Amino acid sequence: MDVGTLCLGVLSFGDTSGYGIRKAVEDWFRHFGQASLGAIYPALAKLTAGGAIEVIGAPDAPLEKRVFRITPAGRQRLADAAAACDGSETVRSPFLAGMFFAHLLTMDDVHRLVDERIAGLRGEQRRLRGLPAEAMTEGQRFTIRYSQAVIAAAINFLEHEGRAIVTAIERENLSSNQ
Amino acid sequence: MDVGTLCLGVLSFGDTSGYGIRKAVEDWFRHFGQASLGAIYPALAKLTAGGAIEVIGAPDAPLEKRVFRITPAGRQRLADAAAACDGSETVRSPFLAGMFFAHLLTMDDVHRLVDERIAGLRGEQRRLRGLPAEAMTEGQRFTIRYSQAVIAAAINFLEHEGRAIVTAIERENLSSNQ
DNA sequence: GTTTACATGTAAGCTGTTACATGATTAC
DNA sequence: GTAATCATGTAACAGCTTACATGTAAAC
Repeated sequence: MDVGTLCLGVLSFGDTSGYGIRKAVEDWFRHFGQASLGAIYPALAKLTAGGAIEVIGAPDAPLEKRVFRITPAGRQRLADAAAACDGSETVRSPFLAGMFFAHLLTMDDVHRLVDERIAGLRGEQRRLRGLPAEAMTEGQRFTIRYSQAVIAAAINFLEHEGRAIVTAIERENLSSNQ
Repeated sequence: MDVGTLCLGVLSFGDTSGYGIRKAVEDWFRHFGQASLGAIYPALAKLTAGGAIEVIGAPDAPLEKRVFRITPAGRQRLADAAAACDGSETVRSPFLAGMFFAHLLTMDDVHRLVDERIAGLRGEQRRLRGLPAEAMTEGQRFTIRYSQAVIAAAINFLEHEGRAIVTAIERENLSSNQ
């Protein structure tokens, strides 16, 4: 899902600014998508030009807050983009990349990687738990529960079986360095 | 982890061609990284120019198989790249993006998304189970077990709690369309 | 024979990040 | 008063995908 569609997605729940979209993406979509400001502003310009969104209030002063509203055409476009989604998922994991080459790392680095991953997972877990489930559609709740299930499994692995494997990695590294 | 480092990673286990690297990435690294041929060949050229890898056999005929070998400098570079990894992970999920906007979809689309995701997860599960764990380092085994734990949790969620939520989505969509 | 897999490489183009440039408003 | 947050926008650059262009070798 590209940045433009993500913007439409945020705006489908209410009017906001470019900056507000970035925050909303971070708060609501982080478990399945990302968007930086440098991508959001050009995307908003394109969407406005294409009639999918409009500026309400139009300050026309530079550096002033511009609030966007989705148009019916924009809603249609969002629905089309949602229908065009497939069941794929890709993971980009510096964590696993590092662990894959654990035999080239120091033990400290291996422990740091695992600790950082656990911290990241816990943070994400906290964030998801803090979202107001009552105010959501069933679809939104679905994505949160799915992510929670996956995160819980990852934490569980790292805290139980993971520790044992890290010990094994240390043993292996030790013996191969001798 | 960029494509160049992925190439070094493959070559650290043995000499092969650009085409062979793509296959190896697909077979061994798919759970945490991706690389297409259009990215691999330029990366190999840069790595060769930088002295991190060398061509062995050098056919010099165009369109002939060129086998690459990692140099000691390349091994150092791989080790540095591994040590530079952090504990982060990002998910790009057209699946969850679609489900998030389930209220804009037909029931068929929702079922298709879930079915496709389950099929993808099962395929990945099969691939990981088929890898020869005996011939691996502890680090490699770690990444596989971690991914297996996460995948199993995702499948479990989709087959149990997931079904109920899909039914709830259908109920919600039905009532909001009336 | 013909399809599939193997094999290399280039180039256009898309998408996105980071850094830059600028300034207002709010909280402490 | 000063630091953090809010706020917009541009531009350089990175990185990758897809399509193009070409051809060989093995399997069926």
